[in-house]
Amino acid sequence: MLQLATSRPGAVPESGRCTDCAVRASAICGSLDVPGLDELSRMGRKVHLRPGQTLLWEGDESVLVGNVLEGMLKLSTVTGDGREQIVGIVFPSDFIGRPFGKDSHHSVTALTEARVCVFRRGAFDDFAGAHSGIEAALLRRTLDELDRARRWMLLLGRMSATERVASLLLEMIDRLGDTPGAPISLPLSRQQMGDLLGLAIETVSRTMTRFEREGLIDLPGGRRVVLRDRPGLERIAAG
Amino acid sequence: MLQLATSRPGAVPESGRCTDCAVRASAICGSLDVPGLDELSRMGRKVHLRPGQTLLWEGDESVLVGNVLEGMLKLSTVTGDGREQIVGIVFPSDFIGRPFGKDSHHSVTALTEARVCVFRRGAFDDFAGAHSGIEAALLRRTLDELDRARRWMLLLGRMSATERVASLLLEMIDRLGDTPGAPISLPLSRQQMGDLLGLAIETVSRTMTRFEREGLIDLPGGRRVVLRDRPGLERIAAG
DNA sequence: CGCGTTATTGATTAGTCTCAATTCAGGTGG
DNA sequence: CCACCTGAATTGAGACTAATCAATAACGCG
Repeated sequence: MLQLATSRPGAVPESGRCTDCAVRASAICGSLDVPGLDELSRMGRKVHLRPGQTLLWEGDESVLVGNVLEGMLKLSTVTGDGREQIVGIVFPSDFIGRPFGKDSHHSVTALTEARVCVFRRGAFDDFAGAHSGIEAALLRRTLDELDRARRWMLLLGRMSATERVASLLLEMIDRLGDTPGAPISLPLSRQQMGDLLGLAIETVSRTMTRFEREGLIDLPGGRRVVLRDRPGLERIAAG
Repeated sequence: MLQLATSRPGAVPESGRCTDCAVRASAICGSLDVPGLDELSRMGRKVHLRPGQTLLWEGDESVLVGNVLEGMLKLSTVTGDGREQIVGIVFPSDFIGRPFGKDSHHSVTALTEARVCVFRRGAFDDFAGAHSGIEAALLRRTLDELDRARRWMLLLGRMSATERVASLLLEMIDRLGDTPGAPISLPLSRQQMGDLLGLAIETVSRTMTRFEREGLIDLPGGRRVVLRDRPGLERIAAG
């Protein structure tokens, strides 16, 4: 339930310039011209995170925002007595942090090795105010995020354990799977899958092995999953 | 589970001008100067909804967006077999609809008598593109909505029925209660409370009467609730 | 190869849902 | 104004899902 590695990430001031950034085209920076990009470039720094490291803490003042360059991170909240809910997973080119707000409502923690391009929130807020393209891009991204969150609310509020696990598998396979039929490596432990689905770890495990027995998936071990019967999973996930 | 009244709302072209709109200061229109407001004014029309009437349907093409002028509406999604989840409640000055998107991911249905100022989505998108103040205001609003949705995900994924009902009561009392200690009238049926909390109607009902027995609230009948022991409810809601 | 962690499997329990029967409230028509 | 009617809310009994507790097995790493 608690984080494993909770040390503060080290700031690694890389020399990379925004103009040759891998996610430039798809991140919100894509809306900027070269001078704007240079200005932003001087404001940001790159941070490297190891799996389990937390970049932002729930309840802390919102000091940082940024873009994911590489890797995957989870956004999570915790109840008073320590039950955790993952409220989002972010991928390269996704935006993280809470601009225009006093404090951050969820923690941001690396699931894999990750690189993030971060800015001080205040400076970013000012920059965004002066470059309406950034605000426009961020608005579109936030609207998509909100749609995703609300879809997940249906899963959490109304779906059975079976339906939830099937939905997650499909989502992960779609977001991670390059080659159809090839095994994909889940970046999530069973515990994290539970925290995402609102289920106990044992329920996730049981459901996965049941799916394997029923020929829907293969579990060759080591967090790998092979999709065997997509229509079957889709039928289950549909409710 | 299904809507009662599902007829299309009538478009009531009121003569009211944006400049003396009740929600102008708090809605996203607040960011506009008088010429901008006039332009927007010509694009919009006012729609009146009765309780149960649906303005936008899940899955439909996103044709309308708008601002709530009066009343309360629910945003909801449904599983394949008809289980419903309410993913949001909107109040006066809140924005509804999905700008910059092909289709709407949830239905918008009036809970009370309501008045909404609506725009064709395409026209609004163009207008927003030309007036960055609108996009900025909408961004802030959407970020707040996203925070709210994620907080609700914790409730749906990790909280017990008791904790969920206590949380809802506190939220409703805070959002609706003018005079502390006075009874507030919930605009939600027990079924709708269930759809919001991811619970069966009977569970909501049982939990409410238990709270009454324990002296936390009074239920004078007719969807009215009186808060008797806020700290007690808060202790329960905290988890 | 052994240790610590993570995952699986099993037995039991608790919490919530479902089904069913009243009761209650609000609106209608006599 | 009151009796009736209808949908909503409450209450009860039982079934079932998923959580919890506990033990074992598999994995990853030094």
